[in-house]
Amino acid sequence: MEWAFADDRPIYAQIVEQIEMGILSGECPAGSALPSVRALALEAEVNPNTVQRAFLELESLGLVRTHRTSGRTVTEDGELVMAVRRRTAQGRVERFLADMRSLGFDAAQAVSLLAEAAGQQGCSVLGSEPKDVR
Amino acid sequence: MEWAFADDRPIYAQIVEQIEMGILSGECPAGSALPSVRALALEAEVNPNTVQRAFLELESLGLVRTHRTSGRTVTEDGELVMAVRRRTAQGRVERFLADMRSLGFDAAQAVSLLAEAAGQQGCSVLGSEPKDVR
Amino acid sequence: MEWAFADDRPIYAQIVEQIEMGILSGECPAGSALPSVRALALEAEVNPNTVQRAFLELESLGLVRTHRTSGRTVTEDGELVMAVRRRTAQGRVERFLADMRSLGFDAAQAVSLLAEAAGQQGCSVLGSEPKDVR
Amino acid sequence: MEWAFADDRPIYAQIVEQIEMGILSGECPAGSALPSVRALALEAEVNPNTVQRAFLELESLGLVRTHRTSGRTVTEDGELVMAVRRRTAQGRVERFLADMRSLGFDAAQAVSLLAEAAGQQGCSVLGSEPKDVR
DNA sequence: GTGGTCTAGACCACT
DNA sequence: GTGGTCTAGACCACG
Repeated sequence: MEWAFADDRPIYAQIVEQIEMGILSGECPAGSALPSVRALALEAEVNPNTVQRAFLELESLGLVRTHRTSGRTVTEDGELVMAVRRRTAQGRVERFLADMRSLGFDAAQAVSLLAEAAGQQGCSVLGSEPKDVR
Repeated sequence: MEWAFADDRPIYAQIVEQIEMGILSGECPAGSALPSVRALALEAEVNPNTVQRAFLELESLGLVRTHRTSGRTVTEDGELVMAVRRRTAQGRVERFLADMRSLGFDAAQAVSLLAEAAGQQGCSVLGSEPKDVR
Repeated sequence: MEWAFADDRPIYAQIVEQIEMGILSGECPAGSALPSVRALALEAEVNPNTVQRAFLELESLGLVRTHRTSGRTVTEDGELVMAVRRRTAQGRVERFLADMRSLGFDAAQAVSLLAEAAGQQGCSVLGSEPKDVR
Repeated sequence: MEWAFADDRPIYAQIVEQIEMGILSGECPAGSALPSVRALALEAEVNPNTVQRAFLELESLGLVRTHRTSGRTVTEDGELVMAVRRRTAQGRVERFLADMRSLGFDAAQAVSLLAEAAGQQGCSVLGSEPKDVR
């Protein structure tokens, strides 16, 4: 991972998201070990307290487990990981549709624009008049 | 408009977005009048300064024009409005693709999920294993 | 004259300036008649009170005289007009030099840039490093 | 810097200009730290909110970067700084020429007057009849 | 300690 | 009536 905090969101939140995405995408498989607070703090050049806070949040999400003596691991509950992944994806799809609708693109146009950007077919409707679908 | 600020973002930012979307979607046509600072503050039940700040931002975006004594209007530069709309839509498409990629869905899967949610064809890939496309 | 108030300065001030410039540049020669308040208000599509205020200011500058029965005229004091013109020009020159100095251009560079823009010789120093001449 | 607000322009605008000129002239080099809101407010004897507003504007110009918890710095984008400097200088040159033209001085006379004030050659045309070059 | 947000309320200029 | 500016002071998140 590259730890870049260009965002203006809190650093701890960016760490949470990057680790969460690593887990949900399968990059950090269930049960795999996570770096220690101090190691991660050194690597990302942030205050250990900040890393600590990130891990606390990941634990409260259930994605990370703390073992008293042997550091932290990704949860072994593959079900949970997949459930979170599904829910997150669903949320993002819905947010995208809502965003595009508020710009005056209906669902079909949103799909079309996305397909186009994804390098598939799709005729551009970017320049079309808003449909005001609200 | 209904002024609900459920979000945890700053109130002024939510006002900016709601008005901006109104303009970009064509609900507030070019040249149309906008409510006065005081009127909007009453309606949304916030401090006039908060509304003022929102308008300040809209003006710096070029979407709103301020007339010294006769209130504010939507810009009459339809070109600009369409350009902002295009750019905003483009940005949201790209953010969506990036978001889905970080969840382990490639572009084709993202399109598929979107199409499904949009109530069209598409077989669900929500439960599939992450492809880890990074 | 074309009465355009694109500026965000007060309208009365813009009227003052446009008439003042007309007088100083010789477009409105000494002693020549000025339009009536009502005529000017109609022409410029502004409130007569606004025009009135502009004329009051011009009178306090001494550039305009009011005749009880025959409207207003440009002052016949050619000396005064030339003095104001000289003073105004001097002020603008000094402001320009100060402005350029605060941007890190010394007087010679300012002259060079101006000559260049005026379509004469002059090698561009626009891209040069600031001299920090303060 | 000495914080004097003799001008009748808004205080926040004067703060913006003074800092902007500091950046454009090279006095505040790229990446250098800027005073905190509270410190500057104390020094300039204005309300912190006024300073905040000035910084807000400088940020929207791209000249200043805000770090969530560690204050503000001048942008490190030297390109941008030089571009703004160039554009600002160009604008001031053009405004000066327009100003002088509206006083009845053509471009050559404007150059001449400037050169004279800059302490170089140039025979005064200040007393000459307006050329009315419009 | 840093910046960010919001409120309450005053005063001003303009038309 | 409109918008604009400024102050005073409170509260929050972050590190």
